[in-house]
Amino acid sequence: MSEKERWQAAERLALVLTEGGLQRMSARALAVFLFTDAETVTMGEIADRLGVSAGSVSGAVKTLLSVGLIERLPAPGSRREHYRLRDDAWATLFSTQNTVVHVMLQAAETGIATTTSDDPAHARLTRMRDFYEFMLNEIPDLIRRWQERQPG
Amino acid sequence: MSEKERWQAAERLALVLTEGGLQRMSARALAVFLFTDAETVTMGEIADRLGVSAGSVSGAVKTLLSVGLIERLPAPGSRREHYRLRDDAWATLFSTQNTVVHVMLQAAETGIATTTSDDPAHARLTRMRDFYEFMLNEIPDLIRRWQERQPG
DNA sequence: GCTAAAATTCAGAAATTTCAGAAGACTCCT
DNA sequence: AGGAGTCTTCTGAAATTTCTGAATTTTAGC
Repeated sequence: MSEKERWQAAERLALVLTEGGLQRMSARALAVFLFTDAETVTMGEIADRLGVSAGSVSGAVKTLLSVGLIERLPAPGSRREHYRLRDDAWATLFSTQNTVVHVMLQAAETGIATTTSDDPAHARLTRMRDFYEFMLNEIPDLIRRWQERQPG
Repeated sequence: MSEKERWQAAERLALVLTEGGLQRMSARALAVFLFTDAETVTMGEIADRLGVSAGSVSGAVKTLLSVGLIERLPAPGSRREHYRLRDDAWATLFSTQNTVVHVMLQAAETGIATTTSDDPAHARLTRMRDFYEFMLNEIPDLIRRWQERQPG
């Protein structure tokens, strides 16, 4: 019964992750990595757990690997590849979500270049640039403070 | 010519905002609010600028109002409603994007409740919870520091 | 090398999202 | 009150996204 609750919680998390920008299948796969009671998982296990095709899992795992949320383990002589959640997954996820900050900053600067100082848009864009500039400076510091606090 | 560049920049920003979670039409409307050379805009002006229907603009403006990115101005005896970007729009946008943090924290706590301490998932979920707990504490402080730095 | 299991790729189907248009409601002015 | 103009809501259609299933490639063991 607790087993059922566990996977319900996993699916709920997947929904949140989806709203946070991840693709649906990637989000569900990530939830499996988080909630599984094994140390590592294989693609086949993910497919079974989610009841989806091998093709879908392949794409999802590829994405999760590319953004650094999971890692492929040195294969211990097995035919299947084993994967697991990376220890720094959440800091990574948080950072990549804030890639948006960087692009927003650039967008503001581009806009500023197309306006003159007597244009109301100039003031608005400057205000926007200042905000994201501030955040871009502060966020790495925030993550560093988190990592320092960690035991490892 | 610079006028053309201005709106190209606006449309590019709209794409970024879309990836950041805003609906497409809301994002494009927000870009108009940011890049217009007028102090305020009306729904009709947005529709003209974007070449979209009044219905679409209505929905977009409603959304932007509800999340606090724009504000309706006290109508100065005009038939049309006037709107403008709020001064604290970016801090607001940043904060609401981090509503995700709060939900992630809750998801982690729910998951922890479904596992026992000898389960690998327990350790993973605890790590996740600690991270988002940390962020939830730090982010308001971050925004406060920004606001203090502002002249107004 | 050969075989079988696993992983990848891709085209098409399915589902979701998004938008325009029309009809109705509301507001301001006369 | 009447009327013109503006805003809102709703529904069907279009476009985009997402997933599957099958064919292909890769890998490990024999």
